[in-house]
Amino acid sequence: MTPHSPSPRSRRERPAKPALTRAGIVATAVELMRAEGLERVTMRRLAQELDTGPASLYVYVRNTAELHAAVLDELLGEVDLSPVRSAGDWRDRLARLLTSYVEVLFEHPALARSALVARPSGEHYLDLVEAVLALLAEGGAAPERAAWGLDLLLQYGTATAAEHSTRAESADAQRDREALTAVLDNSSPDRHPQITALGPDLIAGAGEARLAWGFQVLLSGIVTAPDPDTTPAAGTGADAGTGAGAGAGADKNSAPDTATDTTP
Amino acid sequence: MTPHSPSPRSRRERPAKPALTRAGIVATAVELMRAEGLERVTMRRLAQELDTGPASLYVYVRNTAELHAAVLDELLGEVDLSPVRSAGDWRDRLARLLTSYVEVLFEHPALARSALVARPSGEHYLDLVEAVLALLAEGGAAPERAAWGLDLLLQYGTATAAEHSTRAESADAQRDREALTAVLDNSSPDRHPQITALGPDLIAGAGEARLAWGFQVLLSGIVTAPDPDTTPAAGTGADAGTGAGAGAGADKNSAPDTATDTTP
DNA sequence: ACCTGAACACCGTTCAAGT
DNA sequence: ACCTGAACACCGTTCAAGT
Repeated sequence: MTPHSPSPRSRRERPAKPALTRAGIVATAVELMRAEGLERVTMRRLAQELDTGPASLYVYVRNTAELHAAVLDELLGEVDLSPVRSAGDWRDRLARLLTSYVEVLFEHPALARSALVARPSGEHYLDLVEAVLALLAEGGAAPERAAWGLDLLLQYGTATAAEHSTRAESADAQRDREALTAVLDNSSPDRHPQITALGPDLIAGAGEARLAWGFQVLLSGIVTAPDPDTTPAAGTGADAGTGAGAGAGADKNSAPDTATDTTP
Repeated sequence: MTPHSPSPRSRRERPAKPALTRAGIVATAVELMRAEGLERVTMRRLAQELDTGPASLYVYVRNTAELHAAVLDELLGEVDLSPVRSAGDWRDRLARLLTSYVEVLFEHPALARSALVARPSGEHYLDLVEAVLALLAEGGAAPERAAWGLDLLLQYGTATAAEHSTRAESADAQRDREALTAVLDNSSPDRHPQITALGPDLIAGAGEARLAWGFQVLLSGIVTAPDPDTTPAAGTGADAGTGAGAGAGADKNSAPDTATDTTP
């Protein structure tokens, strides 16, 4: 029974206290999130789960944000990348890929929120980026266009997931919706004629269709909009880029990378 | 000097303790945020500023989220709505309006973050929504298209602002960027050929131009993409909506409001 | 009826002191 | 050299008890 010699009956009925490693910490964090939600994945709670003090975690993880980023990357392993190498139109396959990404994040909106602030850089995230770029390239997007388009697409997916409220907050979310509905009902036709006219259309849910339409809009726009270089910052010229976007869009859509608008 | 009779020299050199009102609380919260950042606008810190205990605030404000929402709406009063009634192409004016929105949020990214979760419903927010809808209507967008487009545009602006790190976090943000750069440098051409090929293009900053291009993409897409009703959820058909978006786009752009896609 | 002191149940992060 | 107990400096929210 001395601290040095293990007692005869300690034939590891329970792993007792496995050595701390970064991988082990992250794995436990993922488990904890699955069981209790990201809001419970705190340094203190996690340390408790690992039978140690919170200070010990700081040997392996810089801070809470980094921990959450690691958890996120782990989760991104679940994204279905198969559309990249499947048959069919690149737009549809890209939409399927991104929908899978959003579905994974939907399970943990708080994680999506953190992804919006601290850009991830894990292995699984890179696989996702690679996949999106491959499909954009297949669609003929020139490098810069693809890089910027990637940002737009992932940001849209991430933000959409982030907007979804966690179960815990759903009571508040419902209050939000009620408040907005009340405001819309009371909207004055004088001050807010457009809002009054649209009415309930403004909060028409149909989340799935909305998400799909958003991807369509982005894909059309990414292929169609004028070349990044020629787009002036808003607030400059009054007629710059006016109809050029969709005007030349039809042509450019056929061969986006051969567009001539690099020269204004 | 008795508690009841005011002492002669108390000719309100300091307002002592103004009665609590919701408006007063929110005004103080805005001041506090301007002075110390949103992260300091906590119930406890705010109560201290108002010379009372945190419990007192709960008489006027449901919780911290609602407080932050009220602060946000106050801030949105600074958005420049003049592009709605100015001359020029509706796209450029809409871009200017949204750029102003983003500029206001850029000052307080944490507030943008909260806007992403709890959708605002204050007066100033409604004014902004009304303005965006008016410009979309001017561009000939049909009601449903306008409603969905509104969401896309505001979400893009909000998310872009939310991504910007607060001063306090800028050290972390820089580390993020360094980490990402390191990852890109080490990216293997085998596993991530697209990423390796694009290289530094992926993190090319030029925030202003990127934002402007994003608005262009969205506006092109909103006008151009197939009708919301006809957009199938991703993962369904393989050829649905393939080229229809930009294909019919050129026509639709000339007279978007006379488009016949209400009837499939 | 209206307001609030004090308590409950938590946080992240650091650092001096241990092994 | 590596690890961590204990402390510092905070949080949001509730509710019983006061005026």
